[in-house]
Amino acid sequence: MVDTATSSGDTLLFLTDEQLRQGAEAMFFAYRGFTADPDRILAGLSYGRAHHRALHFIHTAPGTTVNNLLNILGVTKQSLNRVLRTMVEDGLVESRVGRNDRRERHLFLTEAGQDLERQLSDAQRARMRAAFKQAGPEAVAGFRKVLESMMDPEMRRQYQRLREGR
Amino acid sequence: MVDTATSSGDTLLFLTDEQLRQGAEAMFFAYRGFTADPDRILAGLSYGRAHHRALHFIHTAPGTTVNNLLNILGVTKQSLNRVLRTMVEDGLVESRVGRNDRRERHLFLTEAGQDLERQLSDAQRARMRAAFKQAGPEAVAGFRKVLESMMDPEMRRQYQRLREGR
DNA sequence: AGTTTAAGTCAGCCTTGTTGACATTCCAAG
DNA sequence: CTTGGAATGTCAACAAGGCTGACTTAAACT
Repeated sequence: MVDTATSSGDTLLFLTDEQLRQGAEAMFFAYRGFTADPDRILAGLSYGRAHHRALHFIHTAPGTTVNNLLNILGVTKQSLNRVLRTMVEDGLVESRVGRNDRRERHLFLTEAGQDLERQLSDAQRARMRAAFKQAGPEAVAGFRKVLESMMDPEMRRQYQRLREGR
Repeated sequence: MVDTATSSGDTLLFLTDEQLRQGAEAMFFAYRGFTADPDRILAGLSYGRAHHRALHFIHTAPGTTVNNLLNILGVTKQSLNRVLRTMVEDGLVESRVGRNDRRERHLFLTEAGQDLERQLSDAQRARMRAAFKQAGPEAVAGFRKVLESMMDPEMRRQYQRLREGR
């Protein structure tokens, strides 16, 4: 009833509420698959998805500051700190005082931290690789295009900054 | 070093670890965008994302049983029950004893429940529609294809069952 | 010297995930 | 017909990980 496209539409057919609803459901189920493998690994250790996220982005941008990480992850200081503290205590993450600005702490993965990070992202990548392979290069391009369009402008900025940094 | 594709590869170039990592990050940021709008609405009320998920699938499959919903959502009984109970108390969801099997409860949205569901999914769909529009029909097809490939077989089954049911 | 900024901490709250015990109901085998 | 097991749903209690707000410490800036 609120359909954007008429049933006989052509180029607009994919924008019906029903199509959009299916897109949302696909997103929901796929995200569960996306996190399933790392979650399984983490369940054994006493870590959760929050630890994985932190590990991932410290790995991606070694030396990043706490504040920077807060912005990327979109959580509060307290929330991140809890997670970060346990990982520093467990010797997965190292926190070095900034050279220029000694108020800042720069974050790095230790050997052990890199090992865990690799273990987690290998699992995640394996699934991703299988999905990409099965869907084909053109589908992957479309996938990326839609995901980027779905981000908030803020996030898109950060996503692109991360991509450029490599 | 563990790259699947050589740097000079062609059809496989999109499967480098770096590309896969970017895919994972895109997924992370996009999912945040995907849930941002409903989350904003729910923050005002005393509901969370879990309520949204329940509303969505009860709307999709009215009369579904608690057990069925458990399978779809992939959470434990108690987790769902808490959410469900508050919504029944608040008059958003109706829970009717099964006619054939009186152990089962069949779930329906009340008027108020439908209103909230619509409000939430309208917000979500608006973003989705914009993203789909911007990315174009072919990108959307690819998006769906990749997401489907990313699901666990179990989930894919459920996803497809939901699609067929309409 | 006074203000601002980065980081960390504490207390306390909420949502949402978990497990385990329990009540009700159904069904099938004795 | 009864009884014992399986299925369904409810509840209590706990843990993880979000959140806010107040506060400290240290360093930098003006």
